[in-house]
Amino acid sequence: MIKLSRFTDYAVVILAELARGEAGRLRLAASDIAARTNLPEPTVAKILKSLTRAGILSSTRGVNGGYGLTRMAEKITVADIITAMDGPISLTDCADSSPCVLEGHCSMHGRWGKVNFAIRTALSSVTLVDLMQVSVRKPSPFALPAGESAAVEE
Amino acid sequence: MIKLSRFTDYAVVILAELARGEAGRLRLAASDIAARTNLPEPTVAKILKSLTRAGILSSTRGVNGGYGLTRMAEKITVADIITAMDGPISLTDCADSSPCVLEGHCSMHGRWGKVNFAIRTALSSVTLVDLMQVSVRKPSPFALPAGESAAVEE
DNA sequence: TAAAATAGAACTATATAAGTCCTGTATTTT
DNA sequence: AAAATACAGGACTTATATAGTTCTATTTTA
Repeated sequence: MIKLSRFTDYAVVILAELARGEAGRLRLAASDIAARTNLPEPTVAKILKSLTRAGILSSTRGVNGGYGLTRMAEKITVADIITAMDGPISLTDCADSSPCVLEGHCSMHGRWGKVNFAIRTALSSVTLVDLMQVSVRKPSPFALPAGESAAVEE
Repeated sequence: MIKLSRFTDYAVVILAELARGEAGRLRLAASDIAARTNLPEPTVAKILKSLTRAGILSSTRGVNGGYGLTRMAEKITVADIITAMDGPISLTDCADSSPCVLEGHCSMHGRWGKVNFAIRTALSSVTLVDLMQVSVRKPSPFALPAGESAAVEE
């Protein structure tokens, strides 16, 4: 199974929360985001840092600091989010990392190139907005267990 | 990073070996395949069983038994191979498995649907033949370390 | 009937991901 | 200027999934 890390799903939940308020102009502290999403705070903090390093979020320090989107949700693709959280999108370990020791006789190198390209194209065609438009039919009547993805549209 | 299991890459190597001889009519025993691909035999055996269960290979038991492709390499897609080795193609755990306990309020359920569809489409458009056409420029001058993907076109 | 080859399951070890915690740095308010 | 607030980054622990191995049963041909 091709799996993305749980963090990537959390990241979408977090980004969706930030994209909701005032056309993306919302600015929230890590603790607020954790509270709103019901995700554990240390985990949220870690994800926010990754998203900031990748340039999807901007951060401000100090007393009234927090995080906010750097661009509109329409401009944030699934490929952007996955890349931020998990590194380059590639089905194999070495297919895209430059320091490949087996360079020249590693059969993986060329083999998966077309597939990786196809995947990247597919993931670039879906944006954060697309992910947000899907609302859950029945809102959760009770609190989700800790550790579960917990973004339920109310 | 979105990763496929190493087994899936091995599977491609094995299938490529079987697709080479006589327009796919080759029939080889597990031990032969292990020898030709330089992959550990128990691992090869395991992969062959998975591919057989999935219907990509057929097997015959007994003294002159072995494995062979059930259809032409052009008809075997990357999606087929990945599904055979790693189960349904889905970026999340529950998005496609029927027994989802959180059914109804699991936010993942709808969220990744479009993305999964895009991925499956992309993977269905690449066939085993496409993967085989990529040959390595310099053949390996020495044996690859055990555990590395070791299919080098000679 | 003996040898060769696949089928399938159970088990162990290892690598990766997830989660937590600690220390440091920047900014704002009092 | 000092204190409080909030982000930055790294180290560490634990849990889980993957990879790999081994053993037993079944099937087929010589």
